[in-house]
Amino acid sequence: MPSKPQPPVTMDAVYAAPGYLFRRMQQIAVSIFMEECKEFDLTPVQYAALVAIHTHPGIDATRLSAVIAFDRSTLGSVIERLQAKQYVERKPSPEDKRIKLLHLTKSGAALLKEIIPAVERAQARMLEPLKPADRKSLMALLVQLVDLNNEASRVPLRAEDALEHLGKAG
Amino acid sequence: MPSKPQPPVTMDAVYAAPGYLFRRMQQIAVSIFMEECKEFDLTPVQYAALVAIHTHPGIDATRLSAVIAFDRSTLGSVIERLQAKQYVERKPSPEDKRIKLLHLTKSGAALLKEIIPAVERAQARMLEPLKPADRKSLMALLVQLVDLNNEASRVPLRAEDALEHLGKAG
DNA sequence: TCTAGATTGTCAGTATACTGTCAATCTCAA
DNA sequence: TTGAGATTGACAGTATACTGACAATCTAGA
Repeated sequence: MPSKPQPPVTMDAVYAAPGYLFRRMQQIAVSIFMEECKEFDLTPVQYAALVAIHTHPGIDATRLSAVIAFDRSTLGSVIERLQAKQYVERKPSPEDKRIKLLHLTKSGAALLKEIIPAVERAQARMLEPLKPADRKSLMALLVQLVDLNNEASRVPLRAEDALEHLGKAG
Repeated sequence: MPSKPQPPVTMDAVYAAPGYLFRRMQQIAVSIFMEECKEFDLTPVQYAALVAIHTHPGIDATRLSAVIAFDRSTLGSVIERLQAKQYVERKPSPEDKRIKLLHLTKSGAALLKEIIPAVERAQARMLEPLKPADRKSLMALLVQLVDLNNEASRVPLRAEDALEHLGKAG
């Protein structure tokens, strides 16, 4: 067991790297979400999209991508799948022929209501191993970090902007 | 501004959900990594794989997946790409015809040395917006949470086990 | 020894993610 | 009004991720 200063490249350095930990935690989070929600056949991304469409009926795909900070290209196929499952409808906009407006179907709205307890169980389980005070600290730090790093991601969150163009905020 | 208790489904609930924050942070982390390392044409996953192969020369793909906690199926294509870039070699094991042993090439080892400063810049940038004390708190909580949730992921980290079978820890 | 069960690498299928490109469409300024 | 530039949705290409299946191979027990 050599005890001299670590050579420049070690697994310990990887295990302690923020990027590695964020990746691991994301994988764990998805795994827990899928487990709790397996009876609903809905992914975390699809859930977020459903909530956003529910909150902003008539939103278009580009603005939806800004509201949930997901890539626009990716979102296209997400919406397709939600459409295939009959949770979402797309109607051409009468005002702008490029745009397709998104609405929840009855079935989509019903699903959203039903799935909430499972989603909340999943979110709770992700933090469960920590002490309650630590959960709060972690979430506070993470909210801060994600917010301050917003511009570093390709698709920054633009919730406000997106809302304004829908005529809901002003 | 309504101040009554939030209706059951809101974007605010999504924005504050651990799963959503972990996803956003992971996307930001990848984005920063790719930006700092763009001259090397290496992804975060490929980097972790290179480090693990460097640390455990002669490891096979299944054990590699345990050492970095990545899915075995996914790892196959990651290794293929590293092989195509001439950073990694695969040789059949003389003892077990199912197994292919992994080694860094000279070019792979050289790349690993060169890329370290960029990787460290990336890791630092991810946490930069936080105060130094907060960075430490966040990392400490995250290390804890990932460790305690280890079994919740499909591919739990099994660094020790994997090492033993390579005859490096006995 | 012979076979049931485990392991390894691979593959097919699905679902994010991101980059870059494109045609259709819209906007706005000259 | 017309044309440059922006926007929208779609697509191709690459790279994780995970599930489930499979043949080849290895291991152990009967």
